Amino acid sequence: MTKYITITLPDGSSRQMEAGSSAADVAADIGPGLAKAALAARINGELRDLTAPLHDDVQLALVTSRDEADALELARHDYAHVLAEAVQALWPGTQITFGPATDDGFYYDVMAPASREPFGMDDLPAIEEKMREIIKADKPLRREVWSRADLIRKWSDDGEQFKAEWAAELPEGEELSVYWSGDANDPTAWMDMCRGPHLPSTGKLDPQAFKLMRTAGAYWRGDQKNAQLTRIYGTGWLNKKQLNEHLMRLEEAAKRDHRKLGREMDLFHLQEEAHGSVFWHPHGYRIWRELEAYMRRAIDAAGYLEIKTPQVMDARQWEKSGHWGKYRENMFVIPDEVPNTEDEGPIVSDAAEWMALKPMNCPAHVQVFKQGITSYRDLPLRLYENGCCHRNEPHGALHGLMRVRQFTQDDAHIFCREDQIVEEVRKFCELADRIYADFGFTYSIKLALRPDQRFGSDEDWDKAEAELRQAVVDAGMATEEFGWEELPGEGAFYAPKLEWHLTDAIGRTWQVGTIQSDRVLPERLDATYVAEDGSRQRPVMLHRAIFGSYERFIGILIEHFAGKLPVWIAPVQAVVATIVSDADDYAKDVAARLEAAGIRADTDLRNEKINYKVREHSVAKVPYMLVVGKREAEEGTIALRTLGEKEQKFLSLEEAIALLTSAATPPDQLAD
RNA sequence: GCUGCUGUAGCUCAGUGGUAGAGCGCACCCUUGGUAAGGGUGAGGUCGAGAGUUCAAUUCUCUCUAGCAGCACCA
Repeated sequence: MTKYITITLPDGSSRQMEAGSSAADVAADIGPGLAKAALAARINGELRDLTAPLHDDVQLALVTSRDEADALELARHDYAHVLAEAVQALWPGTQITFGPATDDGFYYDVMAPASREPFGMDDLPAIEEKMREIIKADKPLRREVWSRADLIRKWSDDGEQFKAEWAAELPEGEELSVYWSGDANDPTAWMDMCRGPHLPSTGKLDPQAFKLMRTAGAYWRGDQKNAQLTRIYGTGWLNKKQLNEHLMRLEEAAKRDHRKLGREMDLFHLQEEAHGSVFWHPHGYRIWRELEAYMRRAIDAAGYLEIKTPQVMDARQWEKSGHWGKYRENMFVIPDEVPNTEDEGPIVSDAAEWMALKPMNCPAHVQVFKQGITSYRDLPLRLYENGCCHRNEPHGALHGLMRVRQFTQDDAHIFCREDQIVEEVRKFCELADRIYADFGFTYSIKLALRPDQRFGSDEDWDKAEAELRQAVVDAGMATEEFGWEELPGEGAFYAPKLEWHLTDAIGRTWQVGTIQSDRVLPERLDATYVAEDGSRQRPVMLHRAIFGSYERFIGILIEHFAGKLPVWIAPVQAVVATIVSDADDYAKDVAARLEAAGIRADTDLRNEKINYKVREHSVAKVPYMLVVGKREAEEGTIALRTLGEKEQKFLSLEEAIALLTSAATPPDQLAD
């Protein structure tokens, strides 16, 4: 007896189908166009193969290339499989492991056969060609369910030790599926173990919409102790247009690279002898000073007190704070001993006591808090420091200004009572909001919850997480508009944290700001205050930063603005350029007047044509050029050229000064 | 730290088993030109460091070091 099931479609209509029919059958039943366009199906909301048999009444939505997110996910996953198939076709004996979709493409981790070197860039064109072949062959992708024993035997027989290991460890009760690429009678049929879902056939991929990008090392199961595989990265899209757009975006990001712009704009340099630490040049440090001045105005207004604490402290202090035990390997340690340079042998004796460059400011801030006796009336006490820290980062982690070994945090610790936490965190949310807005950033707020390894009791964590959450709710920011999201397992070992993720001009995100409530450190370092009833109580410490580090924040600003920094932070705000040498004296006068008005102005009196000067300062991204020739010198005027504009304005010197002064005013100092 | 790639003039990069080249920049000269590169001349290099092979190494091999990409890490 034939059983019928009811298929309900997204538009609310429904149709009866024989039990065991697939989504492909439904598509065919609706029309041949849809049958051709269908890539997969959402069955009761779950993404499934088009060919999966349906046995019960279901809600069904057919997925086509118009459902871009689903289609991309499917396509990228399939590109990864095709990549693995291509590599094994070209180099039999290659072992395959995993190949997921990523944000903009896919990768597959493979192990080259012992007979050849790991795969490299040079191999990519051949692999791409093979992949196109497989796509053009339009091989059907067929799902089969295997028993664990069969699967392990198959992988072992094929010499696929990673796959065999993985098959043995997949959770009990999970249906183990494989996908074949190619018909049963196809001699090139290729199999991979995969949960799916997949496209109906390789031909649904666009052979012109992917590109292999690079190879890199990756550990089996992400663990340094395991074998290192070769990860082959590709970017994959639904069509060639999307691919080209993506490649354009990458080019745009490369143009904005702060390391490149930093050199071109003469902002800073890095060199071998101090790798990971920045040499700031005059123009780069002008940006820094502007940010520092801005931040001082902000924290002064917000009731913080600025302090400065030692660069080096005794190792025992770091033992007490817990850093020595947990982060010792990333600290710069120095002997507390006068070196012996007279004798042969080691300069440092075995008996040397150790000190360490500070990797964080918090223990030192607690020392300031602990001086004298603090009353509950003094709380909240907000101690701020432009705190220069050193962390011995792994060499491979260093990256321009973004990841360095010496950096300066806009660091503050708010010491407060339990009942002040929510209020203080809320105020911080508002302060951060103002500051990011002043730099033109939008952002999202995340709450990073307790990690597996942590200090403190579960009750403390419950409380701490709830407080941070409440503060964001109070600030009205726990909403979609602020990208509010909770991230399990991402917190610091001593506290949950709120994180601010900036979105830059080309859509990348950067985590910068943070606030964390900490009950562990005050305990460890025995910080107390005198409560209303005369008892000694523990304050709570809120660790917080808005820029994160000056180095990294400047890097982000450079990339966000593509070097065209807002006038108020531009290192050189105006260049007075002469057309003829007769105007030199006038140009110097103009520059002096600008400087007197607080504008950072240079002169360009060189024996070059104005075209040359315009080009050079445009490339250097100077916001304003004041061009002066004979005419301007006689009339007391200037010709103003604004970066990014073709038109010039002819202004009196007074008008120009007023215009530039206004344009160069920091956003926090603008009259409302 | 791991894997791969790279290190040649201030910058961007060619190149070679017989100790080096371009463009830009820089210096000087000519040119005083009205809004994105005027012309000429010249200076400038221990070819990342060390070792090995070789009659001879910037070139080939090894070690180290730094950078780049990714991984791992990121208090």
